[in-house]
Amino acid sequence: MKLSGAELSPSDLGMLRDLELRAETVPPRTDIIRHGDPTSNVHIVFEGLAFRYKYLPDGGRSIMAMLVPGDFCDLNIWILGRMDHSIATLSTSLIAAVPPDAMDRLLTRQSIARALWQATLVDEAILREWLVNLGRRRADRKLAHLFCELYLRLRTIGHAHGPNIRLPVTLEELGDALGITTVHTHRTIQLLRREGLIAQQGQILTIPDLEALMTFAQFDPDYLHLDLTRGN
Amino acid sequence: MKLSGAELSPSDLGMLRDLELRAETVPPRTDIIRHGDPTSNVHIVFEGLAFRYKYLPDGGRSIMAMLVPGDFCDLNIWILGRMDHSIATLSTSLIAAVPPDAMDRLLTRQSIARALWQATLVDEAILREWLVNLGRRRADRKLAHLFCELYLRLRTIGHAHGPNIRLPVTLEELGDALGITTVHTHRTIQLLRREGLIAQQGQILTIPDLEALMTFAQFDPDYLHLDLTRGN
DNA sequence: CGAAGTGTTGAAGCAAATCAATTTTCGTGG
DNA sequence: CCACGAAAATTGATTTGCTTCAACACTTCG
Repeated sequence: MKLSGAELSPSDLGMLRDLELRAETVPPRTDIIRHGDPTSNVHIVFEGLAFRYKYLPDGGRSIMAMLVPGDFCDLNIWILGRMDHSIATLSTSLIAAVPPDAMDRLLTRQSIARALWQATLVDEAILREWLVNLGRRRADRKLAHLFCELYLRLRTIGHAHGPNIRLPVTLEELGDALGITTVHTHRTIQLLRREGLIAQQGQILTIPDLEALMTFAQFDPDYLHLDLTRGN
Repeated sequence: MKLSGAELSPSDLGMLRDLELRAETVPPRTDIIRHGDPTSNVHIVFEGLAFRYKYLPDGGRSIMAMLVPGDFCDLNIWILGRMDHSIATLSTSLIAAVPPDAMDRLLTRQSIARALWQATLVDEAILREWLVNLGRRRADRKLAHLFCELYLRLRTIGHAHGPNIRLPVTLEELGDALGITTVHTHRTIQLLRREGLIAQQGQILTIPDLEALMTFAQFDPDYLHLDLTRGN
């Protein structure tokens, strides 16, 4: 499997594969790790979708990242000592837990250490683009931009089926990721549908013309650093 | 000097101090590195303020981070191979440039590698909080939140003078960091002044009652991970 | 089969954008 | 050191994207 777009040698991969033994199935909408948790295992998403989030004092929720298979959840906790946000699953997921001492062993390999750091920096690049998205785009572009990103990230790991991806998210979750209300998220989705930029059937999102959606959203895939991912 | 809140041994610090020889003075409002630049030197802010930013196709600008003395500018470029955003100075700054081979040498020390990774993760934590700020708070809280963060970060490195910090920013820059217009930024600052939450004289920002401003902004310093910084 | 969560729609209100004009400050060269 | 032009700050009037509130339909699942 791919690991956050890292370039690893076969022996590195072997070392990682051994960890897979510890993977467990986690139900949808379940916390993997919570804000305030002290140092513990580091988690990796093997299958399914997850998201980073934080609650505000007023009860609002902010979703700050989407995690796809191959992503590390919480290198933060291992390096910084505690979580400053929570992570939960969207769909039923297969989550691996790497104990701290195993992390220490992994990190002695400079190639792995560098790969993980690289993954961290890609996460950061995505976060910066989300910041642009929230701060400088209207709701319709925001939503289109998010859809472009998720489509490309999922396609890169082989989870797109032609123009379709499975996106098991509610309007509330989309809204919390875009900083808009559920009601407005709904109206905005309708708008994109009417424009023919997207189509939906249940959890399946269809992007009939990716170029068109990307243009509409001012989407430039540069920030995803997909070229770092081998073989796609 | 402190390095992004990292814990380093005296010999590590000695290794870093040698790099200071390459530091140069950069005028205000000058790019240190630009979006699209390929791998080159890694820069560190020794003195002055800088910020990360990106231009949008429509000409708008998004400011995605503030850099204070001790911060690394662009580990991105070294690890990811190219910049996905630009960095410019706000005030006259002393900027060190570390050549790629020097970086390689530094990174062979696991303590330094870890410190830099830690710095990257703190950057990311700040970025996440900015995302919350942009997505889920009204303009007055956004601005108050930004002021709280800058005050604490500057105080931590000894750049606060009692309740005062020097903030050489224009309304346009503040607005671009908060995702609001210059006009509205101005009105919001006036509001905070009227409420007695802040005061200003030229570039000096005064926060007479930090607790009050933090409460107003729903500010929780947790995300800054200031406890990682030794000696303050 | 009923309850809870999610999706859907309408109407009214508000925060922030937009547009426009004027004043103040600042940097630079004469 | 003052004069000048440009950048930044300031204020008002108007518009709009999004929120808020409210009600109802649909789906899903124990």
